[in-house]
Order: sequence, then structure tokens, then C-alpha cells
Amino acid sequence: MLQQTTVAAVVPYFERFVARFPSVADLAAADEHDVLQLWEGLGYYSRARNLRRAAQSIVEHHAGVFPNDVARLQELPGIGRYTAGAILSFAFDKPAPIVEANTLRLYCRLLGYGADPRSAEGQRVLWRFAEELVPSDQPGEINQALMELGATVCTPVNPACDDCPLATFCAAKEQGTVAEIPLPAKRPEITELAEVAVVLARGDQYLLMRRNPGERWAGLWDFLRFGEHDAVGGLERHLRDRFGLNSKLGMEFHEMKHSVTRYRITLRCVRATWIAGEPVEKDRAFRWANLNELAEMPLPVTGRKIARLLETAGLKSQG
DNA sequence: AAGACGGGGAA
DNA sequence: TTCCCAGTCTT
Repeated sequence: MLQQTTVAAVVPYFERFVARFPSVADLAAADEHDVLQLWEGLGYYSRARNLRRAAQSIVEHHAGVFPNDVARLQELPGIGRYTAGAILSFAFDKPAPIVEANTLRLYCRLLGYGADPRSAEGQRVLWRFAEELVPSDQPGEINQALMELGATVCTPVNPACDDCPLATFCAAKEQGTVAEIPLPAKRPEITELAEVAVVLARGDQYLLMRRNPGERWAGLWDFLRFGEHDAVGGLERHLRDRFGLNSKLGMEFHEMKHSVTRYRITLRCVRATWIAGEPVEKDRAFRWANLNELAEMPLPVTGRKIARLLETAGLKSQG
């Protein structure tokens, strides 16, 4: 859960997750749908699927016992070099190195490494340094202390060098390059997208479509959604041509902006009323759901916002 | 080596 | 707005 996600955001998810799936066996036996449901809003949903698959792999290939060597850990889906090192050192107290956001920044500054730490060379340098750093005695404590130092003292902006116990060993401080290190990551170009969400109502039910592999939010459910560009001939026509649905367009009831990875999406939410036809598209799952059922389906945050609007704004009673 | 993948919080 | 977060997997 903590991969690329702040501790504050994770805590409530973690509490609910371990309460619902207290053991590896519980998680391995769970439906993917239920795991995604608990993950809703946390983002990077492949982590949830990988975590479940990892649990299944542990049950099936490791007799239900968590592996305790780096090679077997990294064979598990979703566990890379950092997570393997974290598990080994934190949980098993084995001397394994770690490099993540906090220690990356700390190590770069200690070394005075001004080149790109994300390049292949930078990674070699940092992991080598991390190996030299990790002691055989209490490696878990030391690793967590290094991360904590990075998170609380060696911060991205205005680091508290005066309070840093390692200041005398810090090359960046010596060089006066603390503010320039680490080199910031290249920022991807943002693509503006205009999309439409169609809330198609049939009685008290709404039509959901499942996001397919390869699409954003793969595996999650969403209202009918497509690029505005895809519906140039009109929304009613698009629904008929693409899904075989006969419908009557209603009001646009909301507009929201949302950023996801390298996209900034302006989403127009339009209401429509079902007239005839069952939705059909190759390799696409659909489901009619009322508000109660909607609450138990994993949706992207924009979808969840729409669902809440339906509950609160009284839209469900309009035509 | 570069891109894809989410969403929230802080400055 | 912009930056960043206990990274990993796929092109």
C-alpha cells in the first residue's frame, strides 16, 4: 500500500484491510472484487491484484509460509527490490539494503551525488551505498531509522541540516548543494482529455461498465464513459451504435476535473434514460446496479463522486 | 530507457 | 498550480 503513497493516506486503508484479511490465507481465498473494493480510492490498483496473487502464490508454492530470501520474495508479483529488502530487514531482521524515496534523497545528499539517481548508474551507486550502510546487527531498526531521517530531517525542501546527526558526513552539505540534490525527476507532459460520463437510468438502476485490461482503472466499474471525441455524432447515437442501447439524453448535471497519471481530465456528467436494448460490446462486462449495489462495487474516485451525487442530489427521481 | 499506473496533501 | 509520495511492471 505504501508504494508511492503517503503514510497518512494509507493508514485507514491498512486498518480496514488487515481487519478484513487478517492472514495470507484469508487474502489468498478472497475474491478479487472484494480486494479491489477495499482498495477503492487508494490508486495503483494493480497493487491490490498483485497482493492477492502474491498471497495465493505463498499458499500454493510456499506452504503458506512467507519466504525469507530476496530472490523468492522478488518472484512474488508486486514485490520489487525495495519491498523485498523492507520485508527482509523489517520482518526477518536480515541485513538487506533498501532504497526508496526517503533513503534515495538521503543517500544522494550524503554522497553528494548530483547526477540522475533514477538512471541505471544512479541506481547502481545508491544500492551499493545502501549495502555498505546496512549493518548485520539490527538491520531492520537501522533501515527504518534511515527512512525516518529522510522523511523528517532530510526533507525535499528546507531540510533540517542543523538537526541532522549525519551532517558531518554529508557531501552535499559540505558542497552547499543540498538544495540541488537529488536531481528532480523529469516531468511527463500532461495531456488534456475531455470525457463524458453517461448516467443511464432504468428505473432505480444505473448502467455500469467494467474497465478492461489495458484501460485506465482496469478491473474497476464505472459509468459509461468515453472521450467526447468518440461521440461526435451525438451521445444518443454513440450509445446506439456502440452498445446497442436506445436512450433519451437528459441534463448535464455536473462537471469535474481530475488528474490521473499523465492526464488531466475534464469530465462532463450527463444523464440519460433507458428506452430499449441490453448493452453489448465485445469483451466488455456490463451491470445494472441500484444505489445500494453501487456502494459495494469498486469505482474510480470520479465514479464514486457521481454515485454520491446520485444519492444526495435527488437525481434518482428525475427523468 | 521510457511509459503507465491514482489520488491526496502540502507549499 | 506544482511537487512529491515506504515502486513495480511493461514496452
